[in-house]
Amino acid sequence: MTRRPKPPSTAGRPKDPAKYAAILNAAKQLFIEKGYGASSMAAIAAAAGVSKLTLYSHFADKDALFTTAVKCKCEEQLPPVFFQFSEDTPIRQALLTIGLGFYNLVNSEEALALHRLIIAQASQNPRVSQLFYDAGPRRVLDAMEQLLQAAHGSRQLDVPQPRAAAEHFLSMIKGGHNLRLLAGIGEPPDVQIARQHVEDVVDLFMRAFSAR
Amino acid sequence: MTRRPKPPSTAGRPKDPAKYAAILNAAKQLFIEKGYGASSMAAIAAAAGVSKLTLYSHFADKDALFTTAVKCKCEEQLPPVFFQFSEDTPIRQALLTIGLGFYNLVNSEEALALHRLIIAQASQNPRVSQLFYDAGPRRVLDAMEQLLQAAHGSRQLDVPQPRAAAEHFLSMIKGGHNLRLLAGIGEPPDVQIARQHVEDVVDLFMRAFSAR
DNA sequence: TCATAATTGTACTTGCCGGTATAGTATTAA
DNA sequence: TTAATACTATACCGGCAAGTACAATTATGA
Repeated sequence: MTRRPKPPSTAGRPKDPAKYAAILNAAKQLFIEKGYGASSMAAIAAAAGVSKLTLYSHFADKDALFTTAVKCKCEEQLPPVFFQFSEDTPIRQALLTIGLGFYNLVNSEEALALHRLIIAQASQNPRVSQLFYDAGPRRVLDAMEQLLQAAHGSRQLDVPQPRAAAEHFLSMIKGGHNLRLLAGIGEPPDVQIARQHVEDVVDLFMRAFSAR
Repeated sequence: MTRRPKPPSTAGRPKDPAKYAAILNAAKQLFIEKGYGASSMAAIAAAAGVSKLTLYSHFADKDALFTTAVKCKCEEQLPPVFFQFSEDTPIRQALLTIGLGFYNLVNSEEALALHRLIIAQASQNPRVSQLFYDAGPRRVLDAMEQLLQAAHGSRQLDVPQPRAAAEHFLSMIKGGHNLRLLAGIGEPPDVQIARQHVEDVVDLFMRAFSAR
């Protein structure tokens, strides 16, 4: 009867990290593909090749799983660093590169699906929205602002309000195309059209902000 | 036993149009407020002051009701005619008026809720998306294009591609604010900020497209 | 008036889903 | 070896919602 009252932990079989990963992956895919409501816990468990109870041993409830999945998805969706340029890169070249990168990012099936998910859950889950915004749009906006600030400092452009200008630029790059794709209308982005669009926007932007 | 095989119609009690209207109104309100999934047929019937069976006698199923409600909502949401100007209105004034009107429209609770609804249902119900786009965004875009074309014709602006320019202008007016509100983050539009934003965009636009 | 059809209230069927219970098997640290 | 814990399979509970059945009532055109 000499039994320790509470071996605080570290006894017995440990949780399998592979199963955790499998669950998370399945959740990411299903939530993105079919939305929150249409993705049942049973379906997620099945897709992960795991029993429902195991799922519940890793995540308290559907909401916790959803939050974690979205967070994870956000983190893995901002790899591109279009914002690294050497000192002497002409600003026009930088804008073209950023513009094209941002256009492709924001109109990718991945990003569109994530946007739809977030917007659909906006009212029930505002914390997730904040998470998403801070991880995605906000960072891009910050980087863009910095770039314009630098261009202003080096007299390449005349941008007294870099924050506002950054928003204008990114809004134009996103363009009407993005809304149509979000709503599920219209063609997927075509390479030619994309390049044309970006060049058009950059020209417009340079005309408006070129240093006198 | 002399009975007509099928008195094709027009006999018996007619359907009450007031009830039809009440159902449609309740559906519009609930779908907008709480989304598709969270609006039960029972709740809609109750809100309309009507029995569930009456509801089903007017609409075959939930999807039919949804489609009709969205169509109706789209039609009633495009009243503003910011696009009527006398010949000699200076283009800058016209842009300011249009910009402010569009900004307020697109950031109103009504419009935001409708956008969320459409985007959330994008995959399951692409027909509804098309409906929405044709009734709303497309018309605004067309009108904007016409205006720019006219300004180009009268040498007030130099806009060789009015369609693209119209998209750019409206995209900027909508701005980052709209995404944040769609996602449920951030403040409702403030009058001061709105005016400032619109003026900023119009200035930028004029700089980029002023006739030489 | 009278057949016809709309409307109502209630209860029902059917199906799905979130979450839990049980009971047994597998795995691991001590 | 042993105790603790993860994991599985299956079944179950409670709730909710779409749509239907029924039986009664009410309004309308013929």
